[in-house]
Amino acid sequence: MRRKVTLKQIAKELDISISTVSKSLRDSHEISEETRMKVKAFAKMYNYKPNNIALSLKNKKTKTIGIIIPEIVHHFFATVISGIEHVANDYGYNVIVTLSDESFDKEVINLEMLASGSTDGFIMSLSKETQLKKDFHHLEEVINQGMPVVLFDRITNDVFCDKVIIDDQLAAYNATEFFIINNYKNIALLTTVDYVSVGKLRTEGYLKSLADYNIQPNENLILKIEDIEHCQDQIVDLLTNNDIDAVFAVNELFAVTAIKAINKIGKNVPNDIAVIGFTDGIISQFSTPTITTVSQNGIKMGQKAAKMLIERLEKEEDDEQYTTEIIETELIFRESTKT
Amino acid sequence: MRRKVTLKQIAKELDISISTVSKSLRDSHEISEETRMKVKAFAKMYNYKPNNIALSLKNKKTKTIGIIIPEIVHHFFATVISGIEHVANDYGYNVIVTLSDESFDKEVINLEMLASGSTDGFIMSLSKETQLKKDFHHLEEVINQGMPVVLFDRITNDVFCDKVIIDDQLAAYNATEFFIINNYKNIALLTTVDYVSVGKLRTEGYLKSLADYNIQPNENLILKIEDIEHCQDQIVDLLTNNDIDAVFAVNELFAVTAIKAINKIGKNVPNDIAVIGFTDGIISQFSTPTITTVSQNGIKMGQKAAKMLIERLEKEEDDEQYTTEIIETELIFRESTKT
DNA sequence: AACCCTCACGAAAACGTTTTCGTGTTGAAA
DNA sequence: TTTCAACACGAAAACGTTTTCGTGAGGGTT
Repeated sequence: MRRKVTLKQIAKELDISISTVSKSLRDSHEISEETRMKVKAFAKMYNYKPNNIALSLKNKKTKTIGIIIPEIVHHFFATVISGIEHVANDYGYNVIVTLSDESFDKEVINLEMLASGSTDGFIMSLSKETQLKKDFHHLEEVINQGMPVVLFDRITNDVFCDKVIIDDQLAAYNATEFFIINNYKNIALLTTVDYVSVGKLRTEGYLKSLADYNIQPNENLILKIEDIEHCQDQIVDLLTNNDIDAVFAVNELFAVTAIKAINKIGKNVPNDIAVIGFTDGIISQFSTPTITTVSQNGIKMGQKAAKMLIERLEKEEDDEQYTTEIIETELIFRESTKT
Repeated sequence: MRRKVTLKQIAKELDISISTVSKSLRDSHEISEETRMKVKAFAKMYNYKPNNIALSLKNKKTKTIGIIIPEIVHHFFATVISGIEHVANDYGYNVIVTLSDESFDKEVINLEMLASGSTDGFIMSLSKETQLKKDFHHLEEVINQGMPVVLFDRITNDVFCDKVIIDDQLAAYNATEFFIINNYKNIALLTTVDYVSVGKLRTEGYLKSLADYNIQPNENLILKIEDIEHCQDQIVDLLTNNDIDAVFAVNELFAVTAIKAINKIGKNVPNDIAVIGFTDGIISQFSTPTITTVSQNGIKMGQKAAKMLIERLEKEEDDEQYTTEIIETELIFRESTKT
């Protein structure tokens, strides 16, 4: 077993000082050509690589970004991570990923853990519990300590920092409007409980669209789903008790479940009932029929978030000008709607 | 902005030495009750947390696990990460994730990057390119430097280290056998090109099963897919040119694409043609019909891999006894097969 | 011969910890 | 009064870097 070689060992071996070794490897003009070459050859032979930890301690920079998300087994979050990781990599940063599992406490613990020197900044999406509690002290704490934070998707307006989101309300508005324009009459909404920020916004977009077209919203057509595991029966109820010809779902799980429910009651998508989902994930692409959906573009969100964070990290004067970046969405038409 | 407080600052503020502060916080009996309490109160007030980087440098342990996988936008890998992260968290470890994008070079770069002090060990799944090149010097290098590596799923027998896999061959054997026992006659195989280790093993399992039941394998029923984007036409060809009544696919994308192809040629799943996939992911669960599949259990793989790695990290005497853990699989019956 | 400059290198501090090894003070035992 | 242990604390090294500052040798200029 050949342990990693350090400057000290090289210095000893070559009978010169540590400083000389360090300078040689960094091509300092202070060192003679001869010594420099000798050191470099030796370093290459022993495959010397500077120790990141030591560098971090010295530079007070870890070149590492902390990601805290509710869960990773979720296509959208996976795409965001992918976006972040690639940008980070381009700029020489690593990413360290922790999961809150939708728990406030885990979010706090992970944040504090990473804030103790492990990362230079954070990219996060809030847990449901955090959004419910509206307690953001942990965020303010790290921001106060000078660590930049970028929030994405599940954000809050109570914290001042950079954010990257999609215009959830507008996207929902457009999807609903598509139904209205194409003469659908009874548009159901499958949404989440209100404390999930994005769910609420999408609900608002749906309502706003109806209002703009002078359509009276029907309470009975709106289903707020809490338990995603057992929602199919609820959806079946909704469909049988109402004369619905279109369904807008605020995520793809709701959308695909709606399609299954529609099939179950013997109706056809898109001929009897059209469906639009949210989040352009695997399910929408491979469901039968494939699902028309609002593309959420996680990759782009991740890339943008990473760029914003790194930009803030690399300029020293910290201006307090925080920006909220809005990623454009678009309707991707597939088989679950007619045109 | 209140920067993070250090031992030195506390020491200065209280006009005592750094050692005394450190010892007080670690409840050393060397320090008087009075001083100890004073220091602790002060530390709590200023929310002191020891700097991880400094600790890492001192202890030569980062309490961090490096994960290198081909991609993250892939349900199976996401579940593995989830499994790893949770176990790691329980043991006080963090995980740092990098993606090879199926590229040998990126795999090497990321590995070397993280090996320079950032992590204590690695959990990885090899990139396609690495499996094709059969070049594992980068792995041997880090193992030689005393950093444990655990390979999962896409492994190689050319490197000596801990591994965790499923019995790909047996799983494929069982799936194929299910078809044979239930009197299916013409069982097609949708597989990958041979250099992908798991694809090859699954192909072997299929062949072995046929052989054991004295069925002559038919070359025409085996489709080795290279380009997943444009494979649907190939599958349609396969289905139209042969009298197939069952399809075994080595991953869920192939499986769902096969179902679409079957629908396209006007046949029904499972009545005309039954389908079994591999990897129990989102697609299999939400496809219409839902897909009978070999559960790959990424969570469990991740958990096991993390446990193996941490176990090796926490005992100092490094025995050279490497083990290969086999995670059991099972057929999960859904709508794409009849029973 | 005296001076100065350049060259090539080394010593040491700094980053934030932990830990080993002193060391000065106190009180009690001899 | 002397001796010694216990007590409470501090100095310093160590982890592996980078960087600032010094310094001795050599050569050139007056």
